[in-house]
Order: sequence, then structure tokens, then C-alpha cells
Amino acid sequence: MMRRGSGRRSAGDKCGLKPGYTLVIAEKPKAASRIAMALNASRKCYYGRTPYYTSQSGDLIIASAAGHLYGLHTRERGYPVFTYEWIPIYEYEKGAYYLKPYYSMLSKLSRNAELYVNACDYDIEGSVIGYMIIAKMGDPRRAKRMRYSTLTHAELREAWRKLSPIDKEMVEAGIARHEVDWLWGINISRALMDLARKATGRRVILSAGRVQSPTLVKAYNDWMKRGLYIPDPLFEVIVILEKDGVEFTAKLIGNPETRGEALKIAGQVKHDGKLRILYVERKPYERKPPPPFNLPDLQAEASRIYRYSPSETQKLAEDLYLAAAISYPRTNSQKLPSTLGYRGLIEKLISMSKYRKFAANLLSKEKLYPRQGLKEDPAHPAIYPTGYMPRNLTPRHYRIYDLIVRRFLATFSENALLVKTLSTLTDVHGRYRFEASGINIVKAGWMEIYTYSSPEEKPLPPLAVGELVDVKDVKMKIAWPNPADPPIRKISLVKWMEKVGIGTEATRARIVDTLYKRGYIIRGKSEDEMTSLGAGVARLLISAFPQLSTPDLTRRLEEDLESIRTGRNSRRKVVMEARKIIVNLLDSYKKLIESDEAKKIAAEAGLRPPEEKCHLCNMPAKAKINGVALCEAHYSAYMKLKEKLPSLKYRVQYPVDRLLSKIASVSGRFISDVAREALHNKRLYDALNA
DNA sequence: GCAAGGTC
Ligand SMILES: [Zn+2]
Repeated sequence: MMRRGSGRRSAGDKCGLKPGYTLVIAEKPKAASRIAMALNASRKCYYGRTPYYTSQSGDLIIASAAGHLYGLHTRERGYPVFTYEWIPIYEYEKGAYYLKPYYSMLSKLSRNAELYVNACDYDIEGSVIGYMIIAKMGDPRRAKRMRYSTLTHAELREAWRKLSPIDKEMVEAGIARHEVDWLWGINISRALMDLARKATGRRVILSAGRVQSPTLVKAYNDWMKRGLYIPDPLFEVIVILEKDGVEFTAKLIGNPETRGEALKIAGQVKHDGKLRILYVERKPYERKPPPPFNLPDLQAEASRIYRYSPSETQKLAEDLYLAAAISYPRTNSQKLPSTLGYRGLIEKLISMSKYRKFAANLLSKEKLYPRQGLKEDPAHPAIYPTGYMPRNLTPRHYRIYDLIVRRFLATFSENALLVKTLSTLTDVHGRYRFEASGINIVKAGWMEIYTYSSPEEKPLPPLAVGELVDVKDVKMKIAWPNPADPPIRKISLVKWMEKVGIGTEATRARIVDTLYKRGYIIRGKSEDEMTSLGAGVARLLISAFPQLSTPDLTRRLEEDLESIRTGRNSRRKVVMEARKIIVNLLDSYKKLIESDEAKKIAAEAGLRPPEEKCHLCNMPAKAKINGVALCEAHYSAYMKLKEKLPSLKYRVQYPVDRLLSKIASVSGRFISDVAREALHNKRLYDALNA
């Protein structure tokens, strides 16, 4: 889509290396280039096509990795498995060939270095990335750590002057994180696949892990609750009024118990032909600009506005970053530090005609200060446009770019000014109360730039207390409220992970995609759906591996890592502890799946057909209603519907068939299945209405 | 082949 802004490559650059230099290892190529500039290492050399930098004297070399070059791997099959080693990732992971050149370059540059500096991001993973390279290719006894949190010249030079000893405890904590995740993930995934194979004779890829499994269980729980939802109808009386040629609506306050009662009120108001104003209040209010984007907020907005999935948005943003159009996107920060030079960044946007007006407007202000959010990131600021606009953006890339620029400009803009009008009305007999509300935008402020979250204007004519207003029409509408639990959607899952603190900016969207790739969740017509496999795996995890079913495991791991980092605990102990728990779990699990229960468990997990299946789905039958076999979920749905039906009949006052088909269309899926079935299954119909 | 974590 876009060309990389990396400049010309002259393959034959002669960069003779004199032994005894200092090798600075950055986490990624962009960081290496910034560090090189700050440290005056301006000679750009190439190892094949991969760049590195040296000082004029040749005693300083800056080169980069591309994230983790080493990972944990085993050649052993079967489970439980507790032996693993650090191996170059490109050797065992499909699609990781791009790591090879970085690996080879660092391998060569490491040979004749005197001192190694780990200049990867100053966080737990950065410590592991740099350490593993130095440990495998160089010598950790001759290593230092460079600590910085922004890639500005001043901070990088300061960090260079104040090199620290290697952060051994942080490295140990990081390695422990890798080991514990590997032990849980590989072992429990293999355990699931083992059951599947025993039950079906076929090999399927299944997986479980510290982050993906709680997310699956969360989706499962929401889906179950939603499936059993029956709305309580609201009988709304809506009065259409007119004054001075302006039409507006007022709604009855309170909920009539029955449809008949609501119709009676509607009829009366229509007959009266007037409502009286009891109360009017104008409430001016301000809306502050939103904070600048971090990745979760960008993913949420792109999903809301363009229906892009979180991983699609992330990919588009990463492309824009590699093309130098935006800053680093895998950030959690909602803050723009003033060291970025606000004015300079906005000035660069002037050259783009689409943003010229807004940018010029901001530059005319004496003070520029962005709205800052609360979320922080140890290594990166919020996402902002660099001012360099690559040509030939695809429409999808452009949409994300436009969103980022507008959001960035909006954060510097003025508050929006709005007025909300609230009015209470009554019928002429004073029996009922109605409310009308309106919204007027007085000054759009930032909403003029970031146009995606303006409230809709709803004008209300000037109203005076005591006056009578003409009724044009009255309607009665039955509202069936949506369930409180949200439908399954990728963006909701990513947001939930962020809220409970599992996964990272770089991994959440990818891990959610994994749940779909495994066939646990599928994309549906109106909303995504749990498959019987996904529901089964979730139930199995809850019963056999409860540690993996909630975010608590992450909380405990974080505490353990912190204790390693502060020297209160050792990696060995933390890993042994995890190993012990896993050994015990797998011991019971193996007994279970080798027992007579195995077939039943496999059927419950959606891995093989049950002895007797539910009349409405493929799950095992749990109960019979008038001879109709139902699974646990459909049985619960039946019981709930049977309990609710009398009151719905009384309140809605529809013939039973019409009521059932209405319920089928507004309720959760298990309730719908039962209601729809009852319409043509006499045995179920009779049982339900008995 | 399985995790979760980096990044091209
Ligand atoms: Zn069923």
C-alpha cells in the first residue's frame, strides 16, 4: 500500500568493524534510528538489507532487534511437558522469517563487541528481548541497561550518560512470565486436544491460556445470560405536539401496567386535544474534548464508526506507523507530553488542505494545551500524526489516518457548548405527567473537527409555564428493552480484557481473533455466536481448569513477578509453583478422560454427539418436558418462559400465538428457540400453557 | 500444534 520511508539502500556500504566497540541493541528499527541520531552515530550501514548505525570513530554501533528474537520451545510431544528452551523464533514459528536478518546481523555484530547495552523499551519484555540477545550472542557480564521512556534527543542523551547495570531482577521476572505462560498454555491446550482426539478419533487444534481462556469464559457467560433473557415490555404513550409550527414529542412518565391502560390514556389525551406546560428548565452544559487516542480507544472508535474489527484497525495503524505517518500505535497512553512540540506538529498539518482551516485556527491561539486522559504507558505517548502524509493511502488506511488527525486536533480545541431543555407537561385533568426534552448546540467547538460524537440536535419551541399546547397525534408503542448483557463482539471482548487488565495493546485483538480461529465463536448475522465447541470448552475449563477461567491468574502472576523484580522471590520458586498446580490438575484430568465418564465429558464439551440430544440443539438432553428432550440451557429457558408467560399474557393482552411469536423475536436465543418451537409443537405448547 | 509477548 505504501512505500517505506527508509531511504535508499546502498548494499555495498563499507563499514569495516574494528573490534572493541560498544553495541547498543534497540527493540525495533525506528528506535535504533532515533538513538543513533541522538548519540551522533550518523553512519548508516547495512547488513544485507538491514540497517545499523555507527559513529565516525567506529567505537559505537547501534543495531536493532524486531521484538523477541528468542522464544520458548520444546521438541517433546505429549503432556504434561516441562522441558523447554530458548530458541530463535524464526527456526520454529511459521511466518517469522522476517526475524532472520535481524538475528544474523546481531549475531555478527555481537562477536567483536567489548560492551553490550540493552536499549530496548524500558519494560519487562524489553528487558527480556535485549537480555536474551546478549546472553545468547554476547556476554551478559559485559552488559549495561539504558533507561528512557521517550525517544527524544535530550532524554536519550541523558540515558546514555547514566547507563545502569543490567536489570537482572526485571529480566528474571520477564523470563518467569514466559515460562509460566508457556506451561499453562502448552499443557492445557494439549490436554484439550487429547480429549478431542480420544472422543472423535480426529485431530483438531484447540487451545487454552492465561489470557484467551478467561475471555472465552466471559463470552460464554454473557451469551448464556443473554440467551435466557425475556424483556419486560414498556407501554409508551407518545404525544406529538405542535407550537409555532414546530413539532415535538412528549412521553408519558411512568409505566402503565397493561397495554389496555396505556391505550386508554392515549385515547383520553387525544380526545382532550391539549397538554399543559407545568415546568420548563434550560440547562446549559459543556462537553470537553476527548483525550488523544491510545490503541484501545482507536479500536473502539473504528469499530463504532466503520465497523472495523480491532485487529483490522491495528493492522492499518501499524502500516501508517511504518510509513511514518503516525507515532507508535501500540500504546495505552492518553497523554501527549509537551516535549513533542505541539505547535510544530500542528503546523505540519497545515499543508493538508482538509485540515488547514482547523490547524490554522488552533495556531492562532496563544496557548496550546491538549486534553489529557488518565491512561498511561511506560514507553510511549498517545497516538499522534507526524505531519508526514504518505501518498496513495488506501481508503481504509485513510479513514484511520483521518480519525487520528481529527482526534489529535480536537484535543487542542475548545469545549462544545450545548443547551438541554427539559419540560414537564400534564393532561388537562391533571392525572398524568409527560416529559419533553430538546438539545441545542450553541457552539460546536471540538465537535466541528471530530464530528463523530455530536449529539443530534433536537429543537424545542419556546415554552411557557401554564400554557396549553396543541396535540396533533397520540401513539401507543410497546418497547421491548434489550438485555443488559452485551452481544458477543470482538470490540466488546477487547474492551473487557482491557478493563480487567489481561493481555496488552499488542496482543488483545490477536487473542480475540484466536478464539474465532479455533471455532469457539463464529460471526453471526446480527451478532456473533458461541459455538457448541466454544460453550463446551468453556464449561470444561470452568470445571477442570478453574484457574484459567478468570483473570485472577493474571493478578497472581503479576504479584509474583513483582516479588521477583524486588528480590523478595525467585523465578525458580514461581515457576515450580505453577508447575505443581498444573501437575495436579493434569493428574485428575487424565484419570477423568480415561474413565467411563470420558464420552459424557466429550459430549458436554461439544466434541462428540451425545447419547440423546436436545430437541432444539446438539447438546446432551438433560430433562424431558411432555416427552420433548431438552438440554440444560433449553430446559432453563422453558422454565423461565413458563414462569413469565402468565404475567406477559395479562400485560400485553395478545392472543397466545401472537405473544409467543413476539417473544421469540425479542428474547434471547434459548427463549426464542423454545417459544418458536412451541408455536408448532403441541406437546411443548400444552406444557408451557398448562 | 498448543501461550503470550514483542514487531516486520
Ligand atoms: Zn438445547
